[in-house]
Amino acid sequence: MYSNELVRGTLKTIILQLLGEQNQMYGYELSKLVKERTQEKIVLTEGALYPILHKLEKDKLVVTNLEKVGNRTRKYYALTSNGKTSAKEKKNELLEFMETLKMLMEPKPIMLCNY
Amino acid sequence: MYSNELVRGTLKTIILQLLGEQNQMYGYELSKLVKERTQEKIVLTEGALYPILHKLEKDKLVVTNLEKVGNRTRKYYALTSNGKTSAKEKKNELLEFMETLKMLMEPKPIMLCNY
DNA sequence: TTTTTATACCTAATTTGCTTATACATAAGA
DNA sequence: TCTTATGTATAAGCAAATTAGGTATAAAAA
Repeated sequence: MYSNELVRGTLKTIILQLLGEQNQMYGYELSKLVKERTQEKIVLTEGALYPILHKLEKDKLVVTNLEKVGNRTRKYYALTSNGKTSAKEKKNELLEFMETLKMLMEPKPIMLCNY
Repeated sequence: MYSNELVRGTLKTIILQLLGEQNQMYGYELSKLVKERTQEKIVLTEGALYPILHKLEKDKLVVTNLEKVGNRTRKYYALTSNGKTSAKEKKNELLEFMETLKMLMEPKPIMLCNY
């Protein structure tokens, strides 16, 4: 389990990215998927998850539809057109940020053995 | 410039790592180095920098010594033994976290073309 | 059959790590 | 002379998370 400070700030990007992979997903499914793929090294708690999803909906980056499974209701989330754009932008920003961090922490000389 | 949420949580690790590279550094020097190495894509503002440095000192991960340059005083920070250990741990955590993020966002199948 | 675990959603109070803004002071350059 | 660079410091405020609680159904274990 990574420290909270580290994970904080990446959750919205993660959610947008995962929603971009599938047609639609529901909250519980998202949290399970993150847990599984990261071997519980990243955990999307409900307290973080649902407020983010609601914010995304409010910002029109996702749309929802309710589906009944037996007697329980699932709330599926799907990216809008804006959401897809935002997902790509956020992902790129994160990947670039990681590159920048590596550059900062492990600076390599530009020229190697140039003599 | 990356969004604040993204940078948040990585600053302490960055500072510890940079202090590990040199014998000692002072605050202003740290902020300049980060700006320069990242082409201003990551900026260590004073409001973030100094509280972190003070916390590190309080936690005995760094020790300070004042040096006079002309009429101005520089406060140099150097890692303690614990600080060196912590720096390595934090760096590893960050690197692992980045790997986990990539795995999460771009999951590759384990076996490729195995037929 | 009762209890626990898994599924499924939600929110309020609090914490935290930053930003923003401000302060003080010296040195150098325009 | 005014601005920019150097150098340290802190206080108020914010936003994204944590922590901790709530509601409810379904399945599995005791």
